[in-house]
Amino acid sequence: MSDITSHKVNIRLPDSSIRTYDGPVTGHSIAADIGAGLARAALAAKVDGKIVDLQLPIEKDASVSIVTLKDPDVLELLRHDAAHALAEAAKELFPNIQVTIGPAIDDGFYYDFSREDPFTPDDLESMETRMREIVDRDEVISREVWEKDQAIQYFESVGEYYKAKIVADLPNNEPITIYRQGEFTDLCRGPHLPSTGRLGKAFKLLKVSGAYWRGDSRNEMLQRVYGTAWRDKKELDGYLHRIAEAERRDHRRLGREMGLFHQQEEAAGMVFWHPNGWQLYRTIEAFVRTRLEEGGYIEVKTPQLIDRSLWEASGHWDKFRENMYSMESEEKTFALKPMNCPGHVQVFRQELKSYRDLPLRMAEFGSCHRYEPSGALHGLMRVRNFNQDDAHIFCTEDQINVETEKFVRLLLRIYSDFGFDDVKAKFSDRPQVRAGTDEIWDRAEKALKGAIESIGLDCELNPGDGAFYGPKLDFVLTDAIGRQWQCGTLQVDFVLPERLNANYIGQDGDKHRPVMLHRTVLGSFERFIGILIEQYAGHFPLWLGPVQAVVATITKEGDQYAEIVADQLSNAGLRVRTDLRNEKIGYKVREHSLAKIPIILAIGKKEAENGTVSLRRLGYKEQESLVLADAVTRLRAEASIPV
RNA sequence: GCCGAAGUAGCUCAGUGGUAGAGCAACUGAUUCGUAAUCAGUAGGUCCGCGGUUCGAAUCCGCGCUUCGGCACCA
Repeated sequence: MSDITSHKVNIRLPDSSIRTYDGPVTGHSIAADIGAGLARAALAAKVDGKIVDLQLPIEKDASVSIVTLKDPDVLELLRHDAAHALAEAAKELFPNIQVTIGPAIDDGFYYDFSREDPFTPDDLESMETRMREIVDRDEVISREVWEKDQAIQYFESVGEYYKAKIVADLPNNEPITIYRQGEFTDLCRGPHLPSTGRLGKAFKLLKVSGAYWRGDSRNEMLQRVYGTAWRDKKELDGYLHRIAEAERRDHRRLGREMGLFHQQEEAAGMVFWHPNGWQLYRTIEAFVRTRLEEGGYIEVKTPQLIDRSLWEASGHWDKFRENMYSMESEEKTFALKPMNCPGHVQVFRQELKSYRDLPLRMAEFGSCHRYEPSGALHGLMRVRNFNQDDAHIFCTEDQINVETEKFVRLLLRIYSDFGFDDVKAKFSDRPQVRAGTDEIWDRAEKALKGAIESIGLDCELNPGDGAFYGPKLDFVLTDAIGRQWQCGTLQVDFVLPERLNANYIGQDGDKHRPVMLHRTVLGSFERFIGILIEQYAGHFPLWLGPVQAVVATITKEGDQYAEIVADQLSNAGLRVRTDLRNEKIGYKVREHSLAKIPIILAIGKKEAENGTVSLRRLGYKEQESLVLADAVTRLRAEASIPV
């Protein structure tokens, strides 16, 4: 054992000053040296960027900063400590409970417990109360390093078999760190706060759910308690407000209120589109169709129900049979298509193709069925029957780069038109098990990467996550309240053209295999519409609004003129309704505002006499008086699909 | 699929073994009114489904379905 105490330790502080200590020094001592105030505020030390316990000796030269509540990184520490306080509370309240793991997560923490009886809402409340008591007790949190065998023995002796298992599965050379607070002893990597009092009280337990031990559905189910923790009450309230905001935007609620769609148990996971919702759907489809036409795509339509033999040839029967709907007829087995690609290859194969036909971009708004597990269904976001804005680009390897670039530009433009400007790409390269030679993979990966680079898109790497048939790019957009949605994708496929025998005649007169690029922008119409509803909280931009304007009369004297106004707007291509009911204008305004109609045109005696309209926009109180012809010109421009 | 919770009028919800309720929406009538609720009246129920316990079930028990929150899954 070396004598570390004889070494001088140089500590560089954030202001670049250097303090030299004779031997190891703790973050706590450094803070105390700097000032009593900092020592009181100190929660942890950041040593070369890594957060460690305040009491942990720093044994060699390092850059050190003292972590206080001001440091945003402290949140993870607080949340992890909150998880420990929860575990301590649970152990005190429920003697037979076993603790497992309890990490910090985005916005909070959870802890997985093993216990016979399910937690009740009352249990949640009593655990939270006990956590607050533990904070008041201000128990010192201390760290120890144990031998592996000692730790296993200890946890088995106290009936913590999950913990013992976790320790047993740790690598032999790894030090086993044990944290104690009060009576609670836990295996934990740390770091932690100096004492439970430092956690503060800006936390809240939120919900209980099931979770598989080690995330594997073959294992037993544990009970997971979720909570949130913040630096102060204001941050906590802000978070709770954000949750409420997300709820307010819930597409299932808005979908019902706005008369867009409904779902019912006889068709679980499927959508009944109502007139307003279907109008929205058609607008989106028409818009995407114009973009595809501009992008040089051709559109096709292929069968829903296809004989099993084709699915066997494509490989789907083998891999996804469990998730395909199939039926017997004419003593054959048919399956509803889960994807459009095999159908597209059939269209491609119909006439002998030349290299001059490539790239051939074949699009279909295809209706697909997939059996999704019942627990996965969620409004429009996860359904069993969905429609993709699907296309397959048949091209040569050399064309992958340029086609990728074209596609990404098309995708970014479409997203931007829908109001999504924050887009990230995720690049997944070759998986362990794959088809195709390394040379082909090299070229394909290079082509995809090159395209992303030339566009300058923010790109994250997902190593080894590509499909077995080729590398892929996934596109993630961020919505108005910061949530991320993976929508678009582009996948390079070397396998399907082979399996389904697609080929073209090259310049050399020989047959060659095309590469297929599978690509979608929206992903599924259903899901994308769900995202749009939540993005806009139902307040769609004018071009998307199912009903764009309502012409509402103030008295009967306006009826005739209101019809003229509505006709003119309708002739200009707007989706417009009249409201001639015998109701007060205030009542009509309220009703159409709640229905989220973007434009209300009020028509009274004055407007009828002057040939004007009084225009009111959703979300605004002000009105604007316009000459009818001007209103028509202006609204026509605003209401048409983006060009 | 798994764990937990829920399912009562179109919607939000009350109703713990004894005649199924409220508010809003709907419908009818009156009111002709200037930008987020005019007044009055009427109608509306397989209390998720099936079975059981009971003199009697929305209510208690069992099975199933769907939904919700997670977990697992997502070609």
